[in-house]
Amino acid sequence: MQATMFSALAEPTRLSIIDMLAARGELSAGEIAHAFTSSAAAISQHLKVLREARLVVVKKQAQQRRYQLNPAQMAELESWLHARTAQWNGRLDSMSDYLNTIK
Amino acid sequence: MQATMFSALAEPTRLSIIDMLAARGELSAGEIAHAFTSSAAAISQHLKVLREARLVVVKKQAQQRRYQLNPAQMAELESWLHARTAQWNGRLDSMSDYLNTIK
DNA sequence: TTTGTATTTAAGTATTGACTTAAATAATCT
DNA sequence: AGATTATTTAAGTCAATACTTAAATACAAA
Repeated sequence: MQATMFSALAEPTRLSIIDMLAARGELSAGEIAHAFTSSAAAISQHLKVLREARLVVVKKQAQQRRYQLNPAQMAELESWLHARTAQWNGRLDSMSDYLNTIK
Repeated sequence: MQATMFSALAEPTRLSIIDMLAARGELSAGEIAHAFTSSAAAISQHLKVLREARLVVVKKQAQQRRYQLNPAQMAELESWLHARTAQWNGRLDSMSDYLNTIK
């Protein structure tokens, strides 16, 4: 489940698309494609991966598909990470508690 | 740079290894390998990927290689994510400011 | 209702990635 | 030194993924 999100972000073009959407808010598939040298079809395929990972959402507007970040999914990722670092830091804390105790 | 981290986390076995290290703190390559059905060589290759992404660090202890999370790199990832969500939320805030203003 | 514009889907190819077994390296113990 | 244990590296194979061009779909406008 998270692995899908991570693999969506693992590809540099897709990571840049996320950056663009975070910075600029809402962009059409065409506007996104212009930022890259590869074909519009390739970008469309990347957008599909991001959509399936629920990292972005689309709405139709005339012929355009306008993409936005899905902040809920970004938050999901953040909390996954946060849980791991908290667990880790918790362990370090009990380690230093232990060291303080035996000292 | 981040893409390397994300692709390290994109593989389910590697993601599980990160989970194990977050939960249990420090494990040898062998202890990690026992948790999976694939060969020790395969796990070693996964550990190499995690090492190269700086998500884990190793120390030698007799014949063993003992692995730990690298909290600095986990934190790096967290702050990358946080920056994007903050940027996004900032945009939403100025949007609602704007809507409040014209109302 | 045909033409244009935006985007996606299909099909094929080439690269990358994950696995296997076998061999190599590292450190310890007898 | 030689044997044992722990781990990594090498080489090869198979599947997954990222790209291309061409065709299809969606909608708007003439």
